[in-house]
Amino acid sequence: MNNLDKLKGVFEPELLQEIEQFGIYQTFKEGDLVMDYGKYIRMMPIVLKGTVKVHRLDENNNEILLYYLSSSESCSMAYSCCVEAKKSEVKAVAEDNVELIGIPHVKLDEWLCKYPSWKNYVMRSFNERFIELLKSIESIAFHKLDERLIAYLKEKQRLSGSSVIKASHNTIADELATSRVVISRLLKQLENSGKIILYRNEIKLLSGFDAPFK
Amino acid sequence: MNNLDKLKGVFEPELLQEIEQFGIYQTFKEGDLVMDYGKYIRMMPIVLKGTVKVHRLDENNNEILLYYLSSSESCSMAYSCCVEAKKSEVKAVAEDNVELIGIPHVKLDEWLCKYPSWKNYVMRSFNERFIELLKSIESIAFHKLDERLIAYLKEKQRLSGSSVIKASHNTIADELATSRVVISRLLKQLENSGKIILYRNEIKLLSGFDAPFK
DNA sequence: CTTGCAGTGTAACTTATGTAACATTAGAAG
DNA sequence: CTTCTAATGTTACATAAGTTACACTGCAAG
Repeated sequence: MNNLDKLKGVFEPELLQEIEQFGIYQTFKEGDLVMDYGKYIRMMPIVLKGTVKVHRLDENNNEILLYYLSSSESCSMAYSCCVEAKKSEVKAVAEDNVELIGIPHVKLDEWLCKYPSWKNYVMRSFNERFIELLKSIESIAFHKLDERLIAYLKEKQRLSGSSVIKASHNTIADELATSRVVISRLLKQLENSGKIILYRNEIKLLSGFDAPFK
Repeated sequence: MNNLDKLKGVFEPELLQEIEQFGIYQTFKEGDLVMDYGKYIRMMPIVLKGTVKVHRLDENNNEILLYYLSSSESCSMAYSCCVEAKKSEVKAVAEDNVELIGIPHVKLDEWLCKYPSWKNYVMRSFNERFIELLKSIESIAFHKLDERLIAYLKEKQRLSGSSVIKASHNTIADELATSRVVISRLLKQLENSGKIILYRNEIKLLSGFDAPFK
């Protein structure tokens, strides 16, 4: 369980020990379902390794990406669900090989008073998730699809650490809540303007990708 | 301070007493600024009377409505800002005459361990705000403007308890992040289909307003 | 090899929404 | 009353995005 070391800077030693003792270590493979709609949440996940995609579906199963969780981040929506014994409003899927540690809901409360570092972590998580949701709203409400697509590619680049993004046009379309044809069209425009190169299931971001839009 | 009675069912008596003792009672008139961008938040507001509109602006000062806070509700984003000493990411404006009680940030922490009802209230608030933000995202991402406009009018109706909505087309356009002409167009369509009647600064929802769309 | 399919390219068209420009009207202020 | 301004109505047009349809291609399974 050496990935717990990543939390060393975040929590005090006694709390780390409790996390190791009571936390439930889990691994997921790419595509595995980490949380699903309508399920009761019994523990709050802290991601140790890999990336978890958190998204939302509407009535017609159209999805939209909310945000990604990466190392040492956690989903506060799960937290408030736990405490309130509510069903999940979001769906979470492993983007790659994911390791996480699940904190049982009985401990969430207990630690809140016992460990200041835990309370701070929880509050920071709440704040980060709020900001991510606000960014998401801002993006959808104020930005055109071409800008959103560029932001999406940059985020993928940041998370994977690679300039080669592995994704089909279809997947991207789903995550941005639009259709495949539209994404293909916009990607082709980006390729024609020399910012990316398209391959099958892969998009290579070129050096000029960070250049100002338009 | 008799509006505190509204919180009787929510908090235990000892906590109510502390709220009365340490809370800072404030009133706002229609249009008054309750929270602003970039300001440090020093207390968490609990709305006692009236409605507070919480919204967000982009770089170009285009606003978009996030949600409304009404009686006994509170803005959890303020909470996490307080605890983390972060600047506000949202703007809040009084919709009408508003009374609220501000809980100083030193008490937020203290009560979390001391009063279970406080912890539950805070967690419930977090959850409610998350759900509101998710609804907002869903609305913008998956629904056309006509549906969003109808939902907006219904929400206004629910909050005010009246079928006569007082708002200019311009205001509505701002809150839905679109332009006045578009709103006028859609409202006129609704009027032509017999669902509403338009007056100056007023919109009257008719009985058939709840009928299925289209 | 050949078969099949997911992934992609692309054209043609529809529709929702944004934008600019201008006329009209209601009500407030003087 | 007149004057001014915000609010509204309306037209005409531009553009982003959604939709349908179909062709083509790389690749994996048999």
